[in-house]
Amino acid sequence: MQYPLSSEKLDVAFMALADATRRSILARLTLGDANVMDLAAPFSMSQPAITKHLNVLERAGLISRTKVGRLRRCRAEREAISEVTGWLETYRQALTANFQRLDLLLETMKKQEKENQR
Amino acid sequence: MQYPLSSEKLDVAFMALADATRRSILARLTLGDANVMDLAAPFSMSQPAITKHLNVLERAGLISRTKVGRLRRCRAEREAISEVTGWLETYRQALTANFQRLDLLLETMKKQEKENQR
DNA sequence: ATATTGCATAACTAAATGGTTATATATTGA
DNA sequence: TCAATATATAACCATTTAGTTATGCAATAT
Repeated sequence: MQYPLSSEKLDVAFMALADATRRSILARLTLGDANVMDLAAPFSMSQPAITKHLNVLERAGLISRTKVGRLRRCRAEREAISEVTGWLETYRQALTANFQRLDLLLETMKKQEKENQR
Repeated sequence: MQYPLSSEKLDVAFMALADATRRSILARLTLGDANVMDLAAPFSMSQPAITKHLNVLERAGLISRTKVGRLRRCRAEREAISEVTGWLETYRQALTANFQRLDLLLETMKKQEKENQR
């Protein structure tokens, strides 16, 4: 997990994830490798369109492709997906920590108020 | 955590995250609420540009805004960020599970090979 | 009462995105 | 050898994005 993820990498990764077709392709690939035609089959979309989506996913590092004869085998890149997840996770944790601090603060304030009322 | 996150929600959430300025704003907000001018300060960008970014973040549900006098207080939405993180996490887990199965398969195949050599 | 501050909105622009069809290329099958 | 298959590339188009400047408007300060 070579942190930190560069800003440019995050740009392209999140952009790649911001499309339902690409997320669906990625979901399919979590089940196992597939070639382009396999991936295109579920969609009512031209083959070049799918190739474009695969280009986007590959540029984002979320998938890799290797030529096997006239096929091109696509594979989800576990490590890249873990990295993006990790990045988001740190944000979630920061917010949660902040939220808990705030909770604590409110608690303290309430107690203080009671003190003052006595 | 009201799963599942709709496809449209994921579209706008990931799109919102696919921009360094917006991620930076979000990072700032993990430290605590801020108004628009505070958020705009670090950037060499016009105020309307920041307002647009905030609109994108709000449409994605990643922040909320409330009017306080002539200020507008912005807050990171912990729950929404958790949801997106959770969504990605399921992918990561699916891939990891698959990866481990593959590992096991390779192991089995190696053993089988040795059997056959005897 | 008037000026200033903190925003939002409108109108515009350049570039990027997501799709199309037509075509090229390499590999495999008959 | 020739046809079919799997995929990529090119050229094009409509829409969206990310920025700009100019302006409007409500809340606060003087």
